[in-house]
Amino acid sequence: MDQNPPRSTSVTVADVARRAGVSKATAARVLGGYGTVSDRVREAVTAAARALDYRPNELARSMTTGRSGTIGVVVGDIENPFFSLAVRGITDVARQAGFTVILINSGEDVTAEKAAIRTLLAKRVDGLIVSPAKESELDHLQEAARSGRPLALLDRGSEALAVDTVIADDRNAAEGVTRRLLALGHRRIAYITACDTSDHLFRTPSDINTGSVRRRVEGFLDTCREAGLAEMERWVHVGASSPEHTRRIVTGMLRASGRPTAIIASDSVIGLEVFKASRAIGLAIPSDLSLVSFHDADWTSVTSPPVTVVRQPVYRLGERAAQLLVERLNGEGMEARRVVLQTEIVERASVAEAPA
Amino acid sequence: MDQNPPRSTSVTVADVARRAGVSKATAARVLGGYGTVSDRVREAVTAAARALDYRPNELARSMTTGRSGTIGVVVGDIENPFFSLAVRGITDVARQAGFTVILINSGEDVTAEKAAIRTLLAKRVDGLIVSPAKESELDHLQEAARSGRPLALLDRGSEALAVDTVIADDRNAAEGVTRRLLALGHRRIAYITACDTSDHLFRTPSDINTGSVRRRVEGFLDTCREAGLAEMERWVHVGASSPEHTRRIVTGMLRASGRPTAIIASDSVIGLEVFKASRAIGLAIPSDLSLVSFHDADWTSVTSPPVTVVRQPVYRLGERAAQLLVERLNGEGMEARRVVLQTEIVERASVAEAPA
DNA sequence: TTTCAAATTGAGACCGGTCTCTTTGCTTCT
DNA sequence: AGAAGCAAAGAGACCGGTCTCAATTTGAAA
Repeated sequence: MDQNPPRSTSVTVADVARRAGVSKATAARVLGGYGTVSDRVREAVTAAARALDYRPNELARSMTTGRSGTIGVVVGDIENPFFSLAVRGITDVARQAGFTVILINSGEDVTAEKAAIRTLLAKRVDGLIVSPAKESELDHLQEAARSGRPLALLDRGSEALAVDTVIADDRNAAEGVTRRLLALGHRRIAYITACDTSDHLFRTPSDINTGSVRRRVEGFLDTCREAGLAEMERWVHVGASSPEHTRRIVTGMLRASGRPTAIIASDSVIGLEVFKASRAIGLAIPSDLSLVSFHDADWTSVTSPPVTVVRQPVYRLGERAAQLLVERLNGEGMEARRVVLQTEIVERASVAEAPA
Repeated sequence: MDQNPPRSTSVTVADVARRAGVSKATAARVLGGYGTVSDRVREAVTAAARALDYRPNELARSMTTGRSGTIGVVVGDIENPFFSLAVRGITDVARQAGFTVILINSGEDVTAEKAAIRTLLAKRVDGLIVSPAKESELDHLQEAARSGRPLALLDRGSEALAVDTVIADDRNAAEGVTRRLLALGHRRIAYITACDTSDHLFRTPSDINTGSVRRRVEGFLDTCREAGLAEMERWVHVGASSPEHTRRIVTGMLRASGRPTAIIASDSVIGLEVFKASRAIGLAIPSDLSLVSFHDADWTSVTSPPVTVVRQPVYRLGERAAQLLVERLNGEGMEARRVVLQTEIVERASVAEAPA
């Protein structure tokens, strides 16, 4: 029975109905699991379906029901451990709730992000989870929200947008880290992020469109200011968007006179590159240079010295976002919720007193 | 004009047609970009569509065309850097070719994998890329292939299945690594994999259902045998499926008398755990213990000592798989192709002569 | 036995596109 | 001028399900 040639035209309810000797409507009731049917008919239809190897066409089903059973996810880069872990959280919840996930990388590019959302909307996803590249441009998000399909924001929110949002308490984390470094005598503290500005220079936090990072930078700057350090803006470096860029930035910074005595890396990919670059230059961590990285990537505990990090509940970030979305998909329209998950500073050995 | 209430019922071709004063068929021609239309009509329809903010319904389109513009991807665990990188390769190619990706994690569980494929087939994906958990069970893959939708296998193939396959030359890599260790005097060499058997014991390579790993183990064992080492089977450890399991296995192994002098880790997640465990026990790498890991994860170059690894072209693995699939989706039925990508041993400093 | 509501089943419209088949209107060739 | 050829537009079927509504059965109450 394996010998039937590749069945190009698939079996439909009508086929099953014919074979079972009932009407299409009745067969559909059995196959779709709705309405009422007698046991005898149910068995006949089930048997016919099995004999014909009937496979429901979800597309057709979605067509009439209006629900596609999919949620669209737009992240910066699935290759980044941060996102792959968050996506894991999302897919776990989604599957549990009976949804599948369509994944699109934006590459942190707003144009790509817009296209992605448009595509997903066209495919009639039931809901969206987006990690917006820029908070300055949110027409497309607004539009998505207005299309009637629920939207949840991941890791980056915007107060201007009344949608479900799950973020970490980045500002708080940055403040804690900065305070710690200040207490150890550091005054030249650099902050490095992948976010970029048009001229690759940083002036004020509002230059930074990625919400999570902006909040961190604000926390960093404010804490410095409170400690009496002014003009720390010049220690914020943007544009570390690839390992090469990062290396160039870090190397330049560490080779300059008046180099920083401490560096805060905005994610683990950057942190890794800082680690490599400082070693390449011959600076010892932590005696010459203290390092703190965001994201408790698995490798950070295994280097020499192990790296002090801000542990973000990344998996839970994705998980919660998906939960909010699913709830909204099922339940009725409640108000937009904003969830802030706590971070934790994991002190390891990459931070020490500032060198004299 | 932003004030219209959330439009629950969307704009259709018929609406656009009405507004433009043409027939539904004509409007569809313009909107769908097929057939011939006069410039005047085209403009009228375009204008109407813009005015109404028309959004095509891809579902409906897929319904008739039979093409959904999606490819389904089933991987073990997106959280694993190996897969997230491969998926990155897949999505890049897919997007380029105009496809979106539906992602499902199997958790390396065959039952889940079957369900995943069934779901994807029901959603009428145009093609599938699967990294099969087990090569022993491939009915569901066979079925998928028979359903007429192209299938490509990623990282794990089966000669029994005539479908496009992209793998790395795992056997070769394992042979090379083993030879290197043997040359350095190692005789007690352990191989650790996440794959598992029913009784968590390894007897023969055929116990291992994951193709890539089986080929490696075969390479390992054969090379040992050629060197006159018999019964190396007892050095193959299965079931390192989580950090905790791995730690337990490694710790037990290293604490035992006659502990291995070298360990080959089947992926970077395991390699990391071996690194941690040996350090926790107080064994020095490489003087007490040599370590080689599969997958050139980013952190492996930054530990002390940096870890010798087998560099697999992971991104290209995904990329090629997607390419094969897309070609088959466009072109006509050619024979199944099997692509084997070369690996490379990156010698760093975690391998040394066997201790006396 | 008659009556009436509830349970079953059938017929056919519908979702929003695509696509085939016609009809209509011009242009062009002889 | 008449026929042929072709572009442009319309009508309506179709994809494979769901769902409404009406028709038929069934079963229990009267």
